[in-house]
Amino acid sequence: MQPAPHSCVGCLVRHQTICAPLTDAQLREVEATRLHDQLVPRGGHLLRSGERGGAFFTVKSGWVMLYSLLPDGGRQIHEFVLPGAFLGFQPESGAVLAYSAEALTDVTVCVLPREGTVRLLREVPELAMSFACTAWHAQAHAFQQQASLGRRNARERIAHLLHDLQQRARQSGMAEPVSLPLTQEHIGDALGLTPVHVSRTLKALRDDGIVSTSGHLLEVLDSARLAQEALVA
Amino acid sequence: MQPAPHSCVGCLVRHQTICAPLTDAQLREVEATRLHDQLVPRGGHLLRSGERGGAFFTVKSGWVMLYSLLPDGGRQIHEFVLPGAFLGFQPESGAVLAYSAEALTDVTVCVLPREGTVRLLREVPELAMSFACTAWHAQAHAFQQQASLGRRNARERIAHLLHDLQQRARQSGMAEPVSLPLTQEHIGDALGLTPVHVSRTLKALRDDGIVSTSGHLLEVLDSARLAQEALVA
DNA sequence: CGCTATGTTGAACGCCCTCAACGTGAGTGG
DNA sequence: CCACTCACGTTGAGGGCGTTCAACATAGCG
Repeated sequence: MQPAPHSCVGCLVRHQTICAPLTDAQLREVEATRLHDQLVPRGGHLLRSGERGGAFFTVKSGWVMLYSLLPDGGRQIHEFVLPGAFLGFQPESGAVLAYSAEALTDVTVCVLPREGTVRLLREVPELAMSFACTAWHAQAHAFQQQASLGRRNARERIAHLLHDLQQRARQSGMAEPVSLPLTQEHIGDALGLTPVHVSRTLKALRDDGIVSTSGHLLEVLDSARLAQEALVA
Repeated sequence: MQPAPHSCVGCLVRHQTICAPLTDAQLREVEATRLHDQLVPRGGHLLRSGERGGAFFTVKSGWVMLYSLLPDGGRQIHEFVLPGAFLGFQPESGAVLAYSAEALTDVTVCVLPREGTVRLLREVPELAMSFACTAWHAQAHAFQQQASLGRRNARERIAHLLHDLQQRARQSGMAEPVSLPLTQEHIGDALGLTPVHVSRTLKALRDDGIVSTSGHLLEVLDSARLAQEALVA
């Protein structure tokens, strides 16, 4: 299903994407390059590990997860991605993708054909810089996640994830309490824990009055305490 | 101490840096922007967490580690950096750095002043793209590390790290056996393990004839086995 | 030669995993 | 409307991987 394209100028997530610093005039160049928006249903894949360069995507609505599978079957979720993110770029031309991207909810993406977009990046320096900044920002976020996996215990990891998700959801203008489309297995696969232990630890955080997670709604009851438990500087 | 600057065209690590795709003519523009090389002694810092935008660096020789400290004193080493890497960029202007960079050996860096380099990135599209590719590559590497921390046991993590370091050292043209300037505490802080357990696990890998680590020299005795133990696809 | 950082080895503890059983809610089809 | 199914979450008991604490080598360096 392909919703009708609409003007980039009126794009709802414009200021959270790589297009943020562009003028309306420059945005029209992007508009000339991009294709129709595309709807990806929950559970569908935007990218598949091992694939070779399809189109790029900008997430316009919905949640996406980036993950990869290890030879022994284990799944590492690298990141939960919110609207505004840019997906699908591979630094080495001709190489295959090292990770997959799956829709956690129904997702709308802006489709940017590879060739044209690369050309556009060369022509519009602001876009190229914005693109680069996004990548460095992603690295910084990955580093934070490393600190969780390497140096925090289960309680701290979960606190950190919830803190991070709430901050980013707020920044992205989502309604609160935030609706998290995550199962405890997702949380476990992101944090290097078993679903069983996620359940126990989450219960402890609930019992301590720090968060409330009824259904898939996350409500932070004590933000300061959550940050403290998360070992956030 | 400031070694004399020399021509970018003759730069020994030119093809491993963001300058790789540039023509000699474009390289001269870089040369006009950059400052003298700088020597950072072992243990010295190139970047400090909490600092605000100094110059950028390209590592020309030596080993660097990127790390950050948690409020409880724990240290997470994010990455061991080899010559060719680009350091010091912050995606959000005005924000402070989230991690530190320390020299593991005496290090030589090419110093690129912030303002001039950002201008150069705008003017030379090839440089901007190369810069962006480096960032995305860094993210991909961080993702791999996440998979280690989240889904591999101690033996697999260490095997993976050694495998990765050997591959990158080889790619970077270093002599073999590779001289690793790492203590077991460094390895532990990168992999989320205690030095004690690193010692035990490394001994097991040695006893199994997979690697040999005498002094700080790493020799891979059974590369296939190492890759298998590392759960490399 | 002594000092300090680093690596090794042993023993006991604990966080998290594994296995297992059961509860719960949404969706489906009768 | 109910019975059924299946995914997801909860709770309990026991075990293992890695930690912690401690003592002792070993090596680099003044």
